[in-house]
Amino acid sequence: MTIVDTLARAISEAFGELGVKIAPEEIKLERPARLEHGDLSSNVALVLSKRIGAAPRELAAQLVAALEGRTIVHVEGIEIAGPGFVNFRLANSWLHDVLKQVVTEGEEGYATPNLGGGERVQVEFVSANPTGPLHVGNGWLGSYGDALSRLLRRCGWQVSTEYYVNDTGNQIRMLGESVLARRSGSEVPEQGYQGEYVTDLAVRYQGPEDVVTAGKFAAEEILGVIRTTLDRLGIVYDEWYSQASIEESGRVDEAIAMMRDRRLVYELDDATWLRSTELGDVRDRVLVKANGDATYLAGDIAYHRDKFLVRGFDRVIDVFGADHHGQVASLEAGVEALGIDRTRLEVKLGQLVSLVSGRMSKRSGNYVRLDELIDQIGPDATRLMSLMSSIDQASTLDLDAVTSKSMDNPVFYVQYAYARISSIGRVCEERGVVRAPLADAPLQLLVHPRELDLLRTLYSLPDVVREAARERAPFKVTNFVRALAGEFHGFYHDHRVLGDEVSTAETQARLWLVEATRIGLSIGLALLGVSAPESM
RNA sequence: GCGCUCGUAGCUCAAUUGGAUAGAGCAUCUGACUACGGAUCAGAAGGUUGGGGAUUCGAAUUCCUCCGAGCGCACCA
Repeated sequence: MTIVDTLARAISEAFGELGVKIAPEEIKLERPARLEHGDLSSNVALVLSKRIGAAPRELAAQLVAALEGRTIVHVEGIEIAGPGFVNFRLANSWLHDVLKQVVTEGEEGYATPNLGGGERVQVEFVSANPTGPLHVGNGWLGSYGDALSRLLRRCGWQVSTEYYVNDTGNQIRMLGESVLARRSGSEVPEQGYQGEYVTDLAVRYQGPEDVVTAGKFAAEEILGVIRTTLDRLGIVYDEWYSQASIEESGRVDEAIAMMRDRRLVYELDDATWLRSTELGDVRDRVLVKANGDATYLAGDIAYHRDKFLVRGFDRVIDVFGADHHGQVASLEAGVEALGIDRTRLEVKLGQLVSLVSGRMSKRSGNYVRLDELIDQIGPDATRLMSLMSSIDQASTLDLDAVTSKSMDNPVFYVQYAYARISSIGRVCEERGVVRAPLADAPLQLLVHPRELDLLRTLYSLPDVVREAARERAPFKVTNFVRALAGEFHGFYHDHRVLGDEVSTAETQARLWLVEATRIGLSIGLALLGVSAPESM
């Protein structure tokens, strides 16, 4: 039972004595922004005042009076503040218990809220067309999708990651045309791919003068490059799913037949249409063109049928760039047309990344390649940069600032904290200092603000993980890791763990504090897919 | 024109989902090492949350309305 549960129950019981019914689950206890407002705060009096029509402060006063009659573990003082907040001041022993919990549960056990309950969820992300190397924006969403998958796994979901390979259709033909044009030394078509990589591919292509063959060759080669890039970032997929395989297996026809059975398909002007207007889309969509080819949408619907009905995922999360948001309504309509509850499909739209430097202003086809960024700042920095803010926020990358000044990148700050911790461990070994069992550690010696701040932040980790998973917002873990690293640097600066000026008892208590911090950093960094180096 | 996503310090971003005096980093200025790793720490300065209305004990957050930005509105993928 956590301190929050204990308090919520006590408040609920106190209100019960006053003749007011409120369940412990309804009572919110939050950590106030300011320390002077206590360690935990509840707005229950404000919320209840609306319900029962009493003045908030009056209600709060009655609550406090009722609470003061009883003793609650760790609670040192209760105050009413502002419009009617009830603030609880807790004894340090509260935080010492947090330390115990962190080190007892460890990296595997601490902050593992079970939200998913074993539900099978698929996360699809990047899925960039194999017509060119990945750019920085792909890296952003790649880091996002990967970190989100790690988060969901930690929170009790059974996660499968997937890359949807668009290895068919016009784009591949155009790619083949571009390769053949380069090989014969003629002009690449207007709509073709102009990048230098096409020339390299043309040199290596030995096959016949056929756009499809050349296109497939090129796509496979490029996909290999894409895999290598993602690999450098530590992004690993469980599945690479071919669009061509969907079309070739007849699954598109099956999907259309299913929708037809549900009377949501009709013929008009030699084409086959989905009645998507009835399912929330702004217009009906073509599934099969007049020339007999299936549209991309038809393939996409068949693909999602495969996800839900063939492979049996309970939930699917698609991570798209915001430039694809035009597809969302029709895809959702398609999923519903298959009789699948549309709330099982979550589409996360990542706002696009733009560049502040002049690099984008160069001629078309000249974007910043993800490999280039990784070359310059390394995989860890690339990932952390990507995971610094919400994907709902359009972000701007200042490539010059990021690459020239390492201070502009917080990854070093965080990793340095971890390296310092590891360094303490090495010095312990040199000096023969051994950390005694937790039960013997005099944790009550941890009383300085720096020490308590560390523990407060560690206390928040389970909530951070829960929120980040629920909101699909891994950047919250980044914020946590930065805060924890910052507090560690402050602690490290002000207090020594080892040395003549600290007692052996203090050393023991602080060694455990350091270990708890290490666990917190380790959990956070692992969720982000950023390495935790023992030295730098 | 219609729709979606947004607009917070000079810059990059937060803000416990309606809570208390809107916070961090970078950049700027000032200060701190005979030390377990200074890739660190402390302080200063920086704001009419794009503008204006509405809702209530309370709004950056919800609702209108302007202004501005990005993206999307195919029998392309």
